[in-house]
Amino acid sequence: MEPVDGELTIGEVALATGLSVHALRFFEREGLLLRPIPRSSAGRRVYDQADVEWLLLCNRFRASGMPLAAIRRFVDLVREGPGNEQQRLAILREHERHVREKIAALRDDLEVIHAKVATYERHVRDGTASGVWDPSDR
Amino acid sequence: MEPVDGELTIGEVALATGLSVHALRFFEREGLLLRPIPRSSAGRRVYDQADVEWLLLCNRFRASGMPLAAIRRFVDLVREGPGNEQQRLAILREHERHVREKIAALRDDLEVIHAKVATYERHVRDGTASGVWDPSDR
DNA sequence: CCTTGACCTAGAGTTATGTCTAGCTCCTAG
DNA sequence: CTAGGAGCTAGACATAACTCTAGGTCAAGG
Repeated sequence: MEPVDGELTIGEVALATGLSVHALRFFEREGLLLRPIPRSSAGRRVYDQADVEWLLLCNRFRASGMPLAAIRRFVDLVREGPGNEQQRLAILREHERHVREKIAALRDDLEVIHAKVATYERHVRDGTASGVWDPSDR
Repeated sequence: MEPVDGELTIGEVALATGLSVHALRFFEREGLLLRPIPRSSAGRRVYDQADVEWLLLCNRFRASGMPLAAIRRFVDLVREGPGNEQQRLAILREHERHVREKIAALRDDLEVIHAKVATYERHVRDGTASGVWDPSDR
């Protein structure tokens, strides 16, 4: 295949984004792309670099726990065209807040977990059994 | 019901842990509790405070992304009895590592997301459209 | 020309983690 | 003694987010 300027096949996009070709088709069906992906004469998807960039941002959203439904709401606003940037911003800010809260919660969880690890380390080092579970204890 | 020393009903444990009674029965079926929960003469589960504490720690594990299957592996080791504390420790350390990595990844994601938020804020303030998506742009 | 591999659609299947229902028992308060 | 609420089991159902299959088309290299 002659590589034409910025055009990409689904396989190339999969490579560039880490998503499977299955996932890319799924995302499209689910309305998660900012535009309808055009097709070649043979019916194949023809992506461009901006699609890849959007997908990379989607990966950030997904990795940070944004449900696909929220991404879809954002996409729908973008597709409606200019004028609703406040609403788009609200979705983004809300997600940013979620991520900050999630990080804080994880740091709390980590403390508890690390304490348990420390307890086991002490136990393994000393051969004691205080603070670890022994079913015969109960 | 006469509250006997440290005995708890499933409903009380649900309240204490935030888990639903359904989830508590599910966890038991899945082998996620450190011991077989004894039953009253009428066949009802009789929990104690140590069960609650384990479930609270499980909540930390789950909230920080540990799959139930990993919790079950840990539980199986505990139920095997003393002697495998090194393996238990390995599971805990591995999860601690995951949590640290997850926090780091989330901080990366947050940076990207915050940059997008900042872009939208600038756009909304200035009425420009640079860096935000406009499908008619493409 | 022929093979190989990438691509297509529609739809079924999977995994993880619960949640809910049906039909039953048991306990306690009025 | 009866009604309501909490519990019980077994198993069906739900949800998100993919993933895979079947059955085809198409295109480039040898």
